[in-house]
Amino acid sequence: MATPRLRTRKLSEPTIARLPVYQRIAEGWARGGLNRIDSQQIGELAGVTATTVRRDLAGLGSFGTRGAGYDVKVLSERIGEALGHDREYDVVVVGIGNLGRALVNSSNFLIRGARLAALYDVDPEVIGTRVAGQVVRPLSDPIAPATVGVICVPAAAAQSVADRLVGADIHALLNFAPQVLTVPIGTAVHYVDFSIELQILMYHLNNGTGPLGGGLLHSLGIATPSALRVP
Amino acid sequence: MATPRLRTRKLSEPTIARLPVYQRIAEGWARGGLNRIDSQQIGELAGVTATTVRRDLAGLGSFGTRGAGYDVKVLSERIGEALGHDREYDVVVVGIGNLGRALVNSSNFLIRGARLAALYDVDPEVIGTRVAGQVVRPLSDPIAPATVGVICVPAAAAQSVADRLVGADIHALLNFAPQVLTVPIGTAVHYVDFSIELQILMYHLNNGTGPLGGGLLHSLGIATPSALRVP
DNA sequence: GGATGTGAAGTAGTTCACAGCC
DNA sequence: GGCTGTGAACTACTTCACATCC
Repeated sequence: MATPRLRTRKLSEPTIARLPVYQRIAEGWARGGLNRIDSQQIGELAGVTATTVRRDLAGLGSFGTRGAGYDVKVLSERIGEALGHDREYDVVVVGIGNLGRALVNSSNFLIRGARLAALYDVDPEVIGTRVAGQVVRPLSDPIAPATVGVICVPAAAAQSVADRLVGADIHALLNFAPQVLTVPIGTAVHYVDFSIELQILMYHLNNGTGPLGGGLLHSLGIATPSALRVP
Repeated sequence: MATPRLRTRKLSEPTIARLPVYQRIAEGWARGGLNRIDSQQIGELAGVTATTVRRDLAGLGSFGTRGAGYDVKVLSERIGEALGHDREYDVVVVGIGNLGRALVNSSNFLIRGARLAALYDVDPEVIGTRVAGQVVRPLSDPIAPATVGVICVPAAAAQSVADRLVGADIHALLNFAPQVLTVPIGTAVHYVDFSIELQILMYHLNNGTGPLGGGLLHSLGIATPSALRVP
């Protein structure tokens, strides 16, 4: 046990993006009192084929039961392990406007090991107020140690905030500002851009790529004929 | 001119997701007073290879200049045409909490032909207030005609809202609730899930897929060595 | 019987490498 | 010289089809 070995073989990018969806489905069934689900059902709910589901899950090891599908509890756990949900990590959020507030108050954002470490803003009206159990600090304060920095400021301020975060030794950024960021090698930046989603939807509507056009990453979930409702 | 022909050949899904990024880069340069950009520069800023950029843009027709790159103005226009930015379309937003408010007030959400048609909520405190120039209506009101419905309600309410929107003949939904939706065939649902972004970031950090791990759709933009700052 | 897990085949997307043009 | 645009090679992902096991 020299190096902390990966517990699964390397997963493909599309697979990684789908696993959280499968996990949510599994949890929904578990909450509904059901305890088994098969790849067909997962596929319909996630908007992908049953084969894709099996291929994805096979990458986490063989824990399905032939003839009976997957135990929702085990399924959920295995996905959690693969994605590293057992590890906790700190998140700082910069920019406590509507979006920042929406994120930190959302029951869906800071989950799976994410822990809110600190909030920052530049607006004196906002600084000092309590949001999501944290007092908002001035951006001029030292940045708290964290693993991930979330940027929810206007585009014009995004780069300087990114510089601050990188300077504070944060090497993973989630940027909600419509602004391409320049960061040193070794720092990962993921962009979330709402308008792009709308644009993709409209492209398909305009070009009649049709009802079945969608299909990648966030676009998971063009409904299939018999999609089942999560109980 | 029988059928309204597509003005470009069919674009691949990854290409469609990258075009808005290129367009933003082009606009940034245009604002900065520059008027030419080459595939290498676009690639560095977007976090993809120069070849990918050229392949993507070649799909829109040949408008680059050999030896000199692309005219940022033309580039921006061509992308706009390909994505159908000349067409206007109506958007209704259901759920005017922090997130809904952040979206409609964002200078980056309702752009490129999107027009806000109406806002809905169920909270009496919110109904009747003005947000983004619109009076928030009760969800019990008839849904205004629109092309796209945006769902920003809690997960538990998302399905019934989707049903309302589909019933109002809206066949493109953008769902921000962490809830898989059941809709009739012919309706496109795109999911935007903030927590998935964090989970993907963490997977790569945990598994040392390393600085260069990222790379699809929203994950565009792992910084490259000499990424240039948009002027 | 019924569903998983997986080689093999197929498809889509990316990258190489260079001819063509400015 | 420099950069685009693209056939050809490659790589990655998905789907088929079926042997395998409960």
